[in-house]
Amino acid sequence: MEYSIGEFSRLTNLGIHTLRYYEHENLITPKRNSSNRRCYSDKDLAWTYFIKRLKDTGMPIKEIQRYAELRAEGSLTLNERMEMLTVHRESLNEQIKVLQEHMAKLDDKIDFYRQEIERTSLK
Amino acid sequence: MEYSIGEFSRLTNLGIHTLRYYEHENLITPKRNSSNRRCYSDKDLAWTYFIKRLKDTGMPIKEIQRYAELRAEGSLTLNERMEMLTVHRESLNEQIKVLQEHMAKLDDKIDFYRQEIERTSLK
DNA sequence: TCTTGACATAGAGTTTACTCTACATTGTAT
DNA sequence: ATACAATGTAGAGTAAACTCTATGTCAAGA
Repeated sequence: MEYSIGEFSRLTNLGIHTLRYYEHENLITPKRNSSNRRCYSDKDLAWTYFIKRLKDTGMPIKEIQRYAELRAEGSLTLNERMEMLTVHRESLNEQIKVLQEHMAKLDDKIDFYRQEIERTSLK
Repeated sequence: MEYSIGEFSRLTNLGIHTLRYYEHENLITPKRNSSNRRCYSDKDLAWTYFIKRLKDTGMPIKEIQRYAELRAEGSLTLNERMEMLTVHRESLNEQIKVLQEHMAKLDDKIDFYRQEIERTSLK
């Protein structure tokens, strides 16, 4: 299947402006039809979902750009891409750990509030 | 103990400019000495650590501002503050869940790469 | 044919959270 | 007494990631 930018925007939940911006940054590079309109493919769709995953896990655009470059160069860059993902996996692991620690402290604080409210009978 | 802005900056790992900015935004409001220099207290220190925790878990400055307002109003706002923290706790829980899902998908992708590299003997 | 709506580009504007600059004061070591 | 380092204020500048505006093109329906 092929999609216009409008359809693709709905499918991916990315604004039209954002899609053009991503193209400008060489992240998503759809084909063009005879009248120069963007034609997004299913491959673009899968790739866009992956980009969203990288973004949602805190990878900056610059780094995704680098990954996109490697991807465009083909299978000779498989090693390097895997290396990037492995490093990113580590940062993600760390993020989760830190958030879990914060969660524990937050729970302590909430407990403290609960006791304080109890104690001062503001319940 | 009381600290100058320089000392406090070292203690908290927040730049001097950032501390002044936080004060401007009514997040941290140290006393002043006779010559108008900021005097941070240990209470400010504990409060700053907590602000950092809220920030690191994705709470925007605006919301921390609101929390700070309530805090300044005293114990009558304990309920409302606890409510804010409880809501934030939920978002944090959700964040962790989403990141864990991303992690699983990332692991799949890395596995795929590993196989692909193996298969094409680019190892 | 005319108009409308989706699309095109280039470039300006926005938001968040700092970060820095310019310039004036003040406390401290020599 | 003087230099110099830390601090003060006000306001400008920065970076990232969008988001919007102005203006123009083009295919399809009334």
